[in-house]
Amino acid sequence: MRKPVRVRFAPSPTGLPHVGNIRTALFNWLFARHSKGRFIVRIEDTDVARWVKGAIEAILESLHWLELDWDEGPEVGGDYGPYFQSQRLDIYRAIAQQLVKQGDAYLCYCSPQRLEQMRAEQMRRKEPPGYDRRCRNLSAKERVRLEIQGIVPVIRFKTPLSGETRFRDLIRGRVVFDNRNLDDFVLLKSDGYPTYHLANVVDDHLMEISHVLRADEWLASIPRHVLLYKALDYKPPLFAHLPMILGPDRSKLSKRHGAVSTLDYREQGYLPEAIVNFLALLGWSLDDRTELISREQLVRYFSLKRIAKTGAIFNIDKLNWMSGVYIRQLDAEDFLERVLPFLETGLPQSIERPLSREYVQQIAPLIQERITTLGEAAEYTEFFFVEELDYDRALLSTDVTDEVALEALRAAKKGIQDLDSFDTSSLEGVLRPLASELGLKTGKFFGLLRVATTGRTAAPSLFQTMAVLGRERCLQRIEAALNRLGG
RNA sequence: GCCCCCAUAGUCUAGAGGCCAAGGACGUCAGCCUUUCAAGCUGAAAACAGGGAUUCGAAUUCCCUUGGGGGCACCA
Repeated sequence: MRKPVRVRFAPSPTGLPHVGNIRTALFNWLFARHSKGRFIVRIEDTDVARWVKGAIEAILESLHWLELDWDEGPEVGGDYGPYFQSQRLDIYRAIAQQLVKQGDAYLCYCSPQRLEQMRAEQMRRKEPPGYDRRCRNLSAKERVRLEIQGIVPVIRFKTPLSGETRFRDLIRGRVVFDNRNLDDFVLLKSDGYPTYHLANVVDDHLMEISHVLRADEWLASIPRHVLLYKALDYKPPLFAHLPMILGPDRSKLSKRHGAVSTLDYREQGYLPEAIVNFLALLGWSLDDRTELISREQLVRYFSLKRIAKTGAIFNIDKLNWMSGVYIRQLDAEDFLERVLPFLETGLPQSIERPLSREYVQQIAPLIQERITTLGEAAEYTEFFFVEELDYDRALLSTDVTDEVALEALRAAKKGIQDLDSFDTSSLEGVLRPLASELGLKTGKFFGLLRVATTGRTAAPSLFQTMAVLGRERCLQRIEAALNRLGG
């Protein structure tokens, strides 16, 4: 009987989670759910110096937003905790000591300055940088001398001086490394915290992780991990190194690529289901044509076998398209619920709060098929809320002369004043014939009215817009337009 | 500099020797629809990095070159 699938997402709180991090989380989650296994979140907070305030919250919040629920980890606990590495220091220290005792690791007293100098020298000589193993064979006497000086040592792994380390990646296949290219890396830092290599290997073992799905950038560290598993006599999990998500310049995603923090996308009004769909297709595919795929389908069909090997650029244009598709798919009520908060925060402060839900309900259908993100809603609908329209007078006479515009607006005013009911079809019933009476093309006439009532040349369908605005507002605005034209 | 990974259109991808004179999607362009903007519908342009080798036959296998990426910290 195969061991149950247990996978983990192991972020370090050294920054806000970007889409690359979250894509890794998504693949782990999908694999866990597909395999009816467990999805674990473990916080790798072993770098005290680079710790970023709020990062853990942002990471967990991103997962919540995308509904990537975890079975063990922060907030939920579990039988393999604690799930914060900073709370497991005793374990790492004991294991590091054990490695020293069994001869697989040693104490190193070299100062950071010496190491830096050494590396600089190596670079200058065009040699591969790496620890020169000065402390690897320290005599007892020398060690005592250094201890007395009060130097706190680090613990380094004794990497084999020869031979090769090979392993099999689920995505890459066989990979072989020559041990001579490896140096004696640090396991335990002088501040008593473990390095990633130690903590990661120890925890994956202790937490009985079955598959490690992590970004490609870790592939180069694989031989160290394999060597560590061997030294500790642990059975290594299976590894799958995922292709990376790259910035537009094809380099590793970083702050300099702008809004890549996952929560930024929430703020901009992308739907989580669109983000999940989009991210899933960055490095994974179902077949030769599926673009739109639900979370349920993803869970059902996700497979390690269909993960690509090539790094992928995050294509915002395609995300935008997909976002629009998802927004249009929402039913009216759902759309209203989702767009409301964005209007509350996005519309000018001068507008009374809270917004009238009933009014927004009328507006919502007019923009649902036009916006790409919920964040665009405010700008699209602002003219529905403001008292005074602010627009360039010239817009009223781009297609017609001032005289014609005045005549047409007066006629329109008169026409809608006497309307029995102010709805879409009655508006069309009176305004369309009016256009021909005035001898104006509908495009010109309606365009003029559009500017007068909305202050812009591009807006939702005119009659629907006017119906929602209501008779009073429309008359006021037409009046205002007449004034602008000096009528 | 050394090590590792990767290589189909601008971008995301399908393709596991003949089904490929390479399929889908975004984007782009054109047309249709239309009161504007979107949406929708039609259509078009656009790719197997290069060179060898294996084979009756290669986008698919192997080698080299080139290109891109990642790694080489008391960071993860």
